Amino acid sequence: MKQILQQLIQDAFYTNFDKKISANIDMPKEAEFDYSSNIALQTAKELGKSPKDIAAILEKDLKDTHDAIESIEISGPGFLMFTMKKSFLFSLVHNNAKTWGHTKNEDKKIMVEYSCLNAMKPFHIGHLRNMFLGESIARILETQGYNVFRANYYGDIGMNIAKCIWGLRNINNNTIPATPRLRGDSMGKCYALGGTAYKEQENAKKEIQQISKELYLGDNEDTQKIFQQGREWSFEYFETIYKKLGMTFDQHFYESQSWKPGMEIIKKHIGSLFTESNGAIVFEGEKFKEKLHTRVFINSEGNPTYETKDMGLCSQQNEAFAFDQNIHVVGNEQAGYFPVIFEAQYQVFPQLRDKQYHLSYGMVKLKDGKMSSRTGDVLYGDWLIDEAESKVSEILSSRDIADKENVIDKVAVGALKFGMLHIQPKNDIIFSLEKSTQFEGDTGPYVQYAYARISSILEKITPETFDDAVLIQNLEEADWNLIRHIQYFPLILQRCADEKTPHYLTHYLLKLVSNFSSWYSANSVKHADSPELQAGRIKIIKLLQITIKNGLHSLGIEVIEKM
RNA sequence: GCCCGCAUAGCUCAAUGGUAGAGCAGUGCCCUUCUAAGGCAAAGGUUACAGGUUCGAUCCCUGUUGUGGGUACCA
Repeated sequence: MKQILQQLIQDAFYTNFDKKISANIDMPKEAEFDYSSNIALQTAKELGKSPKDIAAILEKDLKDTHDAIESIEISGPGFLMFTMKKSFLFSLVHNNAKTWGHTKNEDKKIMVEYSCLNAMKPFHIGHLRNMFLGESIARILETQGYNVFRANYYGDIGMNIAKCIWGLRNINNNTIPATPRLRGDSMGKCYALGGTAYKEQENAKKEIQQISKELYLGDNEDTQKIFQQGREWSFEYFETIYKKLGMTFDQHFYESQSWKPGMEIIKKHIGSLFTESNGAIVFEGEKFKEKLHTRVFINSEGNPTYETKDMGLCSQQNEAFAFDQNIHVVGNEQAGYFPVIFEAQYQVFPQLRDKQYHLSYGMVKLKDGKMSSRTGDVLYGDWLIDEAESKVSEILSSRDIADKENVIDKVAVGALKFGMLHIQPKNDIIFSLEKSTQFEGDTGPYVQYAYARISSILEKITPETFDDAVLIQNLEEADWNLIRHIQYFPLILQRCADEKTPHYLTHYLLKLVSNFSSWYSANSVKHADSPELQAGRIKIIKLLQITIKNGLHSLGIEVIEKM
């Protein structure tokens, strides 16, 4: 509907003012209208007319241009306010379940690179935010008709691995932990041990650098053995996390496989794009673009840095999926890093120019401040999942539900996802265990609960069949208010995709569900005044149910029929 | 030093240049009811500060303060 109104306004504007413009259609704050446009205010200065006059001219021209429009009014300083016909609003209930809210766009190919856990390193709560955000963005882009490719990129070679190997060699415990998770935890601890030693002990630092060198050369049998074993354990452990969080990837990429092609590319361009400085090979970003800086691609030991691995990666990724855009979901501490390496990549591969995108997000912080993965002062991701699960389990203990374990799992993971996606990516999350495990107010469980309530109603009532015209006649004002709010769902998804943030969706769903809860306490479906009213309400809450389901799906959250 | 974020109610967060809104917490109500994990009501604001642009600024620009991150061989 938004596109239709946009087109109508643009046409009317062209007819009257001989100018092509792009019109904005918004959701008005006043509930009595369905859509609004500020086009008259936008163009008033340019046209040298008062906004009200422009609005009046457009209003006259737009009248009766479309069946779905009931009336157009001019509000305030010159907003065009549209009210839609009830028949149009009600026709929404015939939407196809799976694609309701979706928009058909051109078949653009978008790669989303996220998760990017590092082998032999701890899995902390910041990774959770990364995975939730990446998966949600991928799903939101899919609703817009884009061809989405999910990529995962593992840090599985280099200093981080060396630190863990050092830790494994220096820890006083040779027993192998029994489960993938315990092995993951154990390696995380060893990494922290190595990280601390690297900073505090000069000889440990040298040993770790030596291990890193051996990893690239592949010339030390014992190092290779620990490396291969640790790598295997890590991936085995990560799989359990992905399964728990409900995500799969189209392809995994590895630093251990991208550094060699990266090195070849860099070496080919030494002297032109890359230069030697203090024994290292660097890219002098400031020479290519304003505000960039110099970064090391090959260190003085002759080993590749992350920069070089990323160079190899971009070529591998483009080969795997010739993307129009590649969204790298990475924390904002690397906001300075990406512009430099993107420029280096564009210099080498001009066809990639402007296709790389860093989707930056803030830290998940404790109240005490930043948590560092180097000192071991971390909150583990699966610890947080455990906490959420035990909290949910406690609340559900008095309820008699089938397949309780599964419900607890879905509610707990959903609560974490919703909680983190509720905050716009660029802002930090001040993490509080107390808040995140609460089940009142702005939370995922609140939305899931509304879904379950609707399911419960639908399960108990089989409505009689009537023509739409009859149903429309019998619905009450409160019912229309519900459906009015539902109609904005496609706009919200579109905006989330345009701005690459799911937080509009969480806010929308909360508002939608809160409207439903009010409506629910004041209006009964079961005890509706007439069979006609009941049948109409059933149609509306079915649409509402689909909206919640599709909305939560775009956040990576599953719905629950009974909870 | 330089670069990039952020600053909105007690707390956690929203607001595409168009009347600053939610949820927690605190206050007062509502369960023989389709799931009370719910609902209703009241209360809570000099949008860090100072300028500028605009008919109109939380939003755009400049400066100040506070705060977080980055700033060559980590990722």
